[in-house]
Amino acid sequence: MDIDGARNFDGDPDMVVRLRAAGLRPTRQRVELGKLLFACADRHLTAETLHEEAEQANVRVSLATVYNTLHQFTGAGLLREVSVDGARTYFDTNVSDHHHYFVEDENRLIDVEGKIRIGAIPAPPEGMEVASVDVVVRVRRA
Amino acid sequence: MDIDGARNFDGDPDMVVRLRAAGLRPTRQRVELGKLLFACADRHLTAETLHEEAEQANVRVSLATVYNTLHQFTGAGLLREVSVDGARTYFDTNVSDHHHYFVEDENRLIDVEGKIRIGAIPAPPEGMEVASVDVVVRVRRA
DNA sequence: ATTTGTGCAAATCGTTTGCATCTGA
DNA sequence: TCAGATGCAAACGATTTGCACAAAT
Repeated sequence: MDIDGARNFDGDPDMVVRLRAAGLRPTRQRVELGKLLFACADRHLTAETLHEEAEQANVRVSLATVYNTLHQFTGAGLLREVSVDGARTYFDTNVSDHHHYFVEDENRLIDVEGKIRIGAIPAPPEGMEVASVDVVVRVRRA
Repeated sequence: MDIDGARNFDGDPDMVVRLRAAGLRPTRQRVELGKLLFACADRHLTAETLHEEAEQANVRVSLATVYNTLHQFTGAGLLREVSVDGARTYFDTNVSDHHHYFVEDENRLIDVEGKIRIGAIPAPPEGMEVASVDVVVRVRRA
């Protein structure tokens, strides 16, 4: 059954397995988008970007589904959401704990390789606990 | 002339001076918005918020003008723009170098009092220079 | 008199939603 | 079968823009 399941449609068996493991039904569009997303590592893309990429790869998906998928993947821990820009939302295929350069004027994100050491965080307001610490290094053309 | 200038309309002379110093023409709406903005220190507000505040203070300004003013103030170094949320844009009346707590589920910003020590930043990509480093500590109700 | 700012309404942009239809288990 | 997913188009919220009018120098 497992094997048949993975063969029900022409999807990449690896991606099918990966989605199942994440608790997501391996639908055609999720598998296709997953393949595009994780083809190379450490990508930063917006819904718009991924949608265009899908078109060029002849994968028919509506923009709404791209949004849904991106959020589902994020919920499943396959992606990380990054907001630096106010306007658009970026999704990072690198889920590990790391920080970003944001290239102003280009609206482009780049992973910071290596750790940034962060000193003690002053105690958060009463009754609050730290969920995460995001560091964005804004860079510009020198 | 300077004094007359500051008396041309019923605006707060201090704010008039402050705007002039920043290279901005002290129009009625800029003076009024400036007074609201800087009435108390270290505020974080959105265009919408400030617009409502203006209404309640019986200051007639259009939302478009609020946006314009916020951006002009930011350009003049009177405000700082903070994006953490993806949706809205916050303006911080505290222009000094500091970081923020972002209260998830409440969409509220709080200044981090005191410094956060940040270790060396790995060299940015070729031909790029660091413009600023933003740290956002996401907190949630414990 | 000239330049600059303002208000309004319409336009834009990214994102979400409602709902009928389709698909995977 | 049938919960869950998809597509489309309309709805949305935040922000911007175009342009006629008003105000500051």
